[in-house]
Amino acid sequence: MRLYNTLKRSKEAFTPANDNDVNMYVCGITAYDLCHIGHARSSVVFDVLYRYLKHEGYKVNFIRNFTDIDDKIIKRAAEVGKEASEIAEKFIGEFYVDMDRLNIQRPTVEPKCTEHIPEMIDLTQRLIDKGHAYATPSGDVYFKVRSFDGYGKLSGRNIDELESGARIAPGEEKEDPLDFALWKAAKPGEPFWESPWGQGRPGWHLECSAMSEKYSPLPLDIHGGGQDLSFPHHENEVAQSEAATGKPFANYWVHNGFVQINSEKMSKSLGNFFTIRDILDKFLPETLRYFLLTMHYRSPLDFSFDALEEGEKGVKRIYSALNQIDAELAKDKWKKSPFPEELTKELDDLEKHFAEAMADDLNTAGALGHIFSVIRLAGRVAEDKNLRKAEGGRDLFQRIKADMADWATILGIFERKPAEFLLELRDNRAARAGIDPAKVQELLDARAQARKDKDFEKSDAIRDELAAMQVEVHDTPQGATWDVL
RNA sequence: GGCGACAUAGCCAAGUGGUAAGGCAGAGGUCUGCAAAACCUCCAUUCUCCGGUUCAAAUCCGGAUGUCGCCUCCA
Repeated sequence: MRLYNTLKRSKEAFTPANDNDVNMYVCGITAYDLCHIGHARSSVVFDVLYRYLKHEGYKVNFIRNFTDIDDKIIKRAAEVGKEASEIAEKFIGEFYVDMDRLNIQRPTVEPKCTEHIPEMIDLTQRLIDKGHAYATPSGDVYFKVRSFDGYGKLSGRNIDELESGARIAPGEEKEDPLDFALWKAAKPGEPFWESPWGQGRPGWHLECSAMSEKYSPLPLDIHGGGQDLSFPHHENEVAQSEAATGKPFANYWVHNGFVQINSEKMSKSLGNFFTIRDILDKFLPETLRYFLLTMHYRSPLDFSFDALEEGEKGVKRIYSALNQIDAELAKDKWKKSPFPEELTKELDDLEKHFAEAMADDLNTAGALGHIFSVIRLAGRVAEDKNLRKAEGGRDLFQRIKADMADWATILGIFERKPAEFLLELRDNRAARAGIDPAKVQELLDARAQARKDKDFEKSDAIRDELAAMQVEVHDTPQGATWDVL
């Protein structure tokens, strides 16, 4: 496959350092609050990359950490009068609830920062020994940025230009404003661990370097995270790891684009902020996951409930088609009539296009487009009396069903039984529209009686009443069903 | 101020040198007691603007305009 590598600023053929083994590290959450839709995007993107690599036959060692000690966690703990560890544990639990609903697969390893303090102390000591770091009298340890030649290569920054903007905050004992903390001395009342430099805790950037090194040989094949992490977080990781080991840290850097609200960055300070829960209170998780995949992972993605509703229509359309294919395949008589070769050829091409889209820097938006084309192909066959009854038609339906099942394992959507999902989606939309399903059923029963009596005036009146409730009625040979308008 | 990304139909959105995927909305049709849903078909001579390179540009280069991000915790 080809992957866009932030380090090179271009797409490159992806080749793991060691045959079929892929070592992938993605920066996880800092556990101090509920996850928002930006976390959802990042999680879904790297989940699809993980699934895709496995699908392509790679053996993937996927590492995603938890930052469970940090300024923000300490602050939150102080606010609510709890231990930092309690806060971290609580939000790690909440994180899993959200991730499971979004059908995010568990990584191979999920290391926690607080369980790797010895490794972090060791890495810090090695950096001091090599002259890349220094301890201050008050017990902080800083990385000496100017001691590392490659600083700035990932984010494309020039060290001297950075200098002008950097400042030493009052009370800091840095030799250079650019230097960043590897180890922070504990302030009174803060959680701490013993170290050669006194009681303290690791700096944020250090965690990822230490845990990468522990769970993967270096260089990592892929290191991922949100775009905003590229500087300074990832730049600092590169500096720490490469200065300590003398080896390249990661071969491919993958950064996902941001979720925006009205073309502006979503952030707590702007107040334009949605948690995953806010959205899943109203929409099905699969709707959100589908929506997140309709745009290329590197593009900024504008979130709105209107856009999400449009995505919902897409999911519905695909599941409806899958449902129809199931219905066709439920038949047991098939004719040996001729079947046009072009249609089979069309599916050949579409299968190829899907594979190419995914291989081209994980182009899920393009891949989804090809799925719609496959769906339309199925629709064309189902529409034609001769084609849908032919053995060739059956074979095509079966192949499409198998393709969709295969693709579903990569995308993590369309894995449900169509009929079941469609009902669930209807009820979800009904709940959103404030429709009472019991009341609908009551009216539907009354209408069925009226139709049986050939009292079409009455049955139409009931249908109008339902329409006023935003309920649409579908008459089928098996009776009436309903959906939300 | 420094670094970077983006600009494609009414809207959303793929497409990085070979003559514009897909979705939503819209129009027509099949079906139906009438409908609706579903399904089928149609829907950008053109890719923000101006120059340039090339047999060939939405794609490459230069410039303009606009939008956004990073440089401070942030997915």
